Amino acid sequence: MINTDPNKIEEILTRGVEEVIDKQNLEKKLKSGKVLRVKLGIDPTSPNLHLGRAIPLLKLRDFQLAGHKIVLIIGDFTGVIGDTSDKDSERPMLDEKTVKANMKSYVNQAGKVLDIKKCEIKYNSRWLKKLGFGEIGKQADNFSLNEFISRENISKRMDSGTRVSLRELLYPLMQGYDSVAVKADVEIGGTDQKFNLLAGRQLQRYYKQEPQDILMNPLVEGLDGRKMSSSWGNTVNLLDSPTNMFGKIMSLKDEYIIKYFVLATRIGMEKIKEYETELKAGKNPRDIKVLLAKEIVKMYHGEKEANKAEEEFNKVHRDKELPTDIPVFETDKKNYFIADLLVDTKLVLSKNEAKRLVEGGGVETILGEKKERITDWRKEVVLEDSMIIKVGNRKFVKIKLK
RNA sequence: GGGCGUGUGGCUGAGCAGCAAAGGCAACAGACUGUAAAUCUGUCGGGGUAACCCUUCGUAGGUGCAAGUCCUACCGCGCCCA
Repeated sequence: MINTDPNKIEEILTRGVEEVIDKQNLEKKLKSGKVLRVKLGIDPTSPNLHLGRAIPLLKLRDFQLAGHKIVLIIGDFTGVIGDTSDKDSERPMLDEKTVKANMKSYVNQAGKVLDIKKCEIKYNSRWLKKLGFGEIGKQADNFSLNEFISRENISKRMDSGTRVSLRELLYPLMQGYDSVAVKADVEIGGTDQKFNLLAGRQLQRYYKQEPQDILMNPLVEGLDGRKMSSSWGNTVNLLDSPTNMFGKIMSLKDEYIIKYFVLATRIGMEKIKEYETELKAGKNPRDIKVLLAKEIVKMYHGEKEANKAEEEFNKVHRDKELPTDIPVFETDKKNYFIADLLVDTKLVLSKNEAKRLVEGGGVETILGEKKERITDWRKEVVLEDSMIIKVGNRKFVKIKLK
């Protein structure tokens, strides 16, 4: 039942893994054939899962496929407190309703990666709510303020004079106690979680449990090269439409292609090595990136959608043809000032924006084979049925005359 | 509780009493291409054909022809002292 194949174990321990504490011990546990309890804490702040958050999920899947028990801790209580470790600023406190709604959607999305039915799902309010000041005080005694404030992201904030709330101090305690409550053998998390993950070990020792081993995955860069994070808006979301997802991945910087293959897919490592060699040998990165985009779309939307997304992308961006689905704008007005038209069709938000775009050469009308670039923002266009208005490379509207 | 600071457009960060407000990031458009990559260029509060008008610099008042810029109060945040 438990897979103890050394190669499999090696992959679990190394693929997309930045650091393992304590690696030898974990390796031993994996080889023992014992069912391990592998914990992942889920932060319910954002209802949208992105590729960065899918990385630990994939790692969990590796464990799950090897026969281990996955324990998902839903931070309904911690979410209300707010984690501080991957943020440069304070987290907002969430109200309970939001947490519940977010979690439902989370489990749904996580189900695309994990076999949820086989997972243990626990809400940490169950045990955290009951802790009193006495107990918390004792727990807190395991940590020093010095440790806490010497964390890079905290000290940075302190140096720059940004507020650090006392409640943030409590967070590692809570996450750590989660590990105690579920008797975790292993915990997965991003490198930014190191402090919290280690807190788990410390508290487990305090409660006379064997400390969990820790497996940390690197953080992945988002579309703009900064760390992928919902608050930056540079994410590829699991719920993105296939076309959108495909396009977003195509807009990734070339240098992240291999990293994404390793972290966000489960394409075999040998294959990825091949791609890497090809890239180094001067193969067009675009072609490899297409494979990446297709693979990722396939994981979340299935193969058929992945193929469709590729076709669509090629059509619109390579061959500069029209996309398949174009939003329709119905009107009975035949003569339209271009600026008004752009605003009314919601292609732009204001007339000033329309003006800028037209002057910048970003607006085109297409009627069959006839394309006309509009350069005067005061121009009055004569609309015809199924005329297409194109703004930039990606925005289209089809006119329907009533 | 006291003292001293600080609060600017999506973010960051300049700002002298006469600015729709420097710079950077992000975003958008154009050229190029291998793509929504890279690079280069341009734009980046709203309205008007235009002259021009309106809205914005934590909140509320005040001084002054004129206020992001000075004064007062309040709120948030920081530092120091208690």
